[in-house]
Amino acid sequence: MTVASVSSELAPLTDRQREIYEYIRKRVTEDHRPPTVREIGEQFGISSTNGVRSVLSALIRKGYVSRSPKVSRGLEVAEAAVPKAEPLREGDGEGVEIPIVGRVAAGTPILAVQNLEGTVVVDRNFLAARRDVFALRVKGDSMIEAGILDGDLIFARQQQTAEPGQMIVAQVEDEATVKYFHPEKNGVRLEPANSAYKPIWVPEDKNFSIAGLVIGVLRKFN
Amino acid sequence: MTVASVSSELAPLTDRQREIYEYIRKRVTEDHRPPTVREIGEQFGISSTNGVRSVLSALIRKGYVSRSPKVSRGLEVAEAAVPKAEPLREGDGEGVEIPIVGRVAAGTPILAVQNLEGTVVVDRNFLAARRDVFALRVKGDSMIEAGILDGDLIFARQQQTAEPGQMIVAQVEDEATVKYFHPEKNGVRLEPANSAYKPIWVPEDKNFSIAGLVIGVLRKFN
DNA sequence: TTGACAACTGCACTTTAGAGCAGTATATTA
DNA sequence: TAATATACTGCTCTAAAGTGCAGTTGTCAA
Repeated sequence: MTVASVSSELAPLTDRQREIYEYIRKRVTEDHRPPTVREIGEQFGISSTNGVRSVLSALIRKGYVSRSPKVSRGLEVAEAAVPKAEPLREGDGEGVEIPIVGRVAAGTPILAVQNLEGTVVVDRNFLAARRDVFALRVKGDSMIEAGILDGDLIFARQQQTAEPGQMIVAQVEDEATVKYFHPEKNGVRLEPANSAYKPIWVPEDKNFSIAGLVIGVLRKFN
Repeated sequence: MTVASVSSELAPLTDRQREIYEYIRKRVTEDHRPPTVREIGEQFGISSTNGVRSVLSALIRKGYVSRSPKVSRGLEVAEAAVPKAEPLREGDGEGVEIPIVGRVAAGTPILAVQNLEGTVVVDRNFLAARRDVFALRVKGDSMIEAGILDGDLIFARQQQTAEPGQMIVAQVEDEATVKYFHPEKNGVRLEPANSAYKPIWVPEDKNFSIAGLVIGVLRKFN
């Protein structure tokens, strides 16, 4: 079984498909302008537009990107296409690059998995786990008593199980939240760290999974 | 320099310029793809590309947008004109090594070599300032209501002055503390973010200095 | 009333970029 | 062994989109 990811299941990509997909996403998020077919070819040393197009059609077929015909720079990164937590390129020894996978509702669950926001570099020694770590932006104040504020970036290590009382990234239906984990007889209780909020009860028949264990927080003051 | 002063430096726009500018921004933030000249014309009922271009050149001249020549969808919304259009980019994969300050001796500058505990790597884009940033481990819970817990690592940018109300790293005699800064007539009031604690009063004759402005927090869960 | 500026029309031209067709090499799978 | 998918080269064609030049209309201020 593949590593459970925060995203819905998408067909796996080949190496080539993945690097081209990553490049498209980088261009979209950084330049706010998708690349042309020829720009992609130039980037990867593909001289023919059709070389690029064969990869693109694979990406489209697998649902990672979509495309508007006859529109320049018509590529779009699909909303559902959230990367598997594999892309942990390690930096030059000091830093580890971690993907930011979307927004989490801490509070009333909002749609969590959107598109990838980017990546952050953190110290590889600071977060003990080097692999399977992802970052999420927290929305809402339901974990405020644990010192997690609205807008914070939390780090989580991917895992499918957790000990009672641990702070986890939980996925309920299509939404993700950060809460304390309390397994019970007929379901799971997700406890916020805010006395103004009530725990969320998730009965067994609901679609629930643990996305990861929260291992860190990063905040930026403005 | 405040955000307000930065944005007021831009020349005022005419009604037409503003609505076209807003449209471009909307397209960039929502579609992740800038419009073409003809698309703008279509949107506003301008049949000639030159009609659009005259407005665009005004926007470029006034610094609201920029443009790459001969590039399709080459419009870019200028950074200065977008206070928080889309905080997509958290980092570009490059890390910056930041010193962690340990014990502080009286009179010694906080960044003196003998005070350094180690270093931590963070994303260079996460912390806007790339230089003059240091990290400090927090002891105690006096800032708990600001979401800063015991053991957290805070990032600060070195500076000797601060605005009233800002969160600073203050050096009082031989100790460094994190507090809200409130200058007063005969000294300085250092305000904690914990209602159980009283503010610290530092009279003028005491050895006080501002070590830096707090710009971020990093926490590791055990 | 001249002149500058903004906001256009209309057409021609050039470059950029998407699409189509034919064909190749390699690896994997049925 | 044949069939299929991936990842291309190389070329042509066409549509999309940027640029250039000439001219018009209305407003506002000197």
